[in-house]
Amino acid sequence: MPELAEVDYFRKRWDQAAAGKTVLRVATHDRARIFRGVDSAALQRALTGARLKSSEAAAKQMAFRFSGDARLGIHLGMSGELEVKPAGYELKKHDHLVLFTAKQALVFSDPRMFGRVQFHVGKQPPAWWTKIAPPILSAQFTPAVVAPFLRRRARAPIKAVLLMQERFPGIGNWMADEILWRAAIHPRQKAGSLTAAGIKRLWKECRTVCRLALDAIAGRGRRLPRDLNVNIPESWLFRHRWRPGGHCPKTGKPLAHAEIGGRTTCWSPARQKLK
DNA sequence: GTGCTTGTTGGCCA
DNA sequence: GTGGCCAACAAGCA
Repeated sequence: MPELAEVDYFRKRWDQAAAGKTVLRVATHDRARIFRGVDSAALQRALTGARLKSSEAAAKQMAFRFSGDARLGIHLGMSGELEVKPAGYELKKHDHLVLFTAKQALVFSDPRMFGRVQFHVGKQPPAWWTKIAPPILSAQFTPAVVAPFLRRRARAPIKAVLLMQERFPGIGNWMADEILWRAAIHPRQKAGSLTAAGIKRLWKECRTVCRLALDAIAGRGRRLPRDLNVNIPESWLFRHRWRPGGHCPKTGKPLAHAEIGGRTTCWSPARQKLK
């Protein structure tokens, strides 16, 4: 499920419940797939008694910083979630890591197990954090950076290119469709065939969709919406893309679906023409 | 039973 | 070496 804004929403859930609190106990099912490359016994030792100091999200990754220079990284994969439960919580089948404070249980669950836990102790942030590309909403994301990337991926459909995290960190399937729809670019358009004006529109809508999605889904400042997606307006493609017989909220014409770049893609043929 | 699913990775091939 | 495609991973849901 989670892309950029959903990831930040889940991060805030844990952060609001437990920032400044101390972890009294760590529980895990310790599945190798989720903890690949991580010494989970060391993780449990380091986090037990540690205080949650702060957290941050970047792309589809989040990091929770604890006292003792410990960093817990979580990637939610396709079906991961972070929840907050009462302290008496008992681990369920798909739970992978639960941190207990005095009053709460911070639960990471992921039934499909595409998610991942990372862990690092040290003053400097680890490679799994520092190698994440600069945010789309940062000053480093410019048309001048997008253009050569599209040229290098010239023969790939633009939809597939938008999903490449090395240049479009945090963009996932629905955000890619939302961006292309707003920019009026057909998802099958070859990345190398975009005009300078098309690249500019794409760049701008990347930023707009990231900003609007973060506001609507994760909320501004410390505020957290009561649930995912409750604040996403009907004017977005998002609201219509999975509806049977869905219509484009801009043109009122029927939406189209196909597999493009290996992913189910939704677009508005009346608005997004192949050029 | 069938055919999906908001993600990532590694292998194959041009 | 680079770019593009695709299967695999695993489980729930309609």
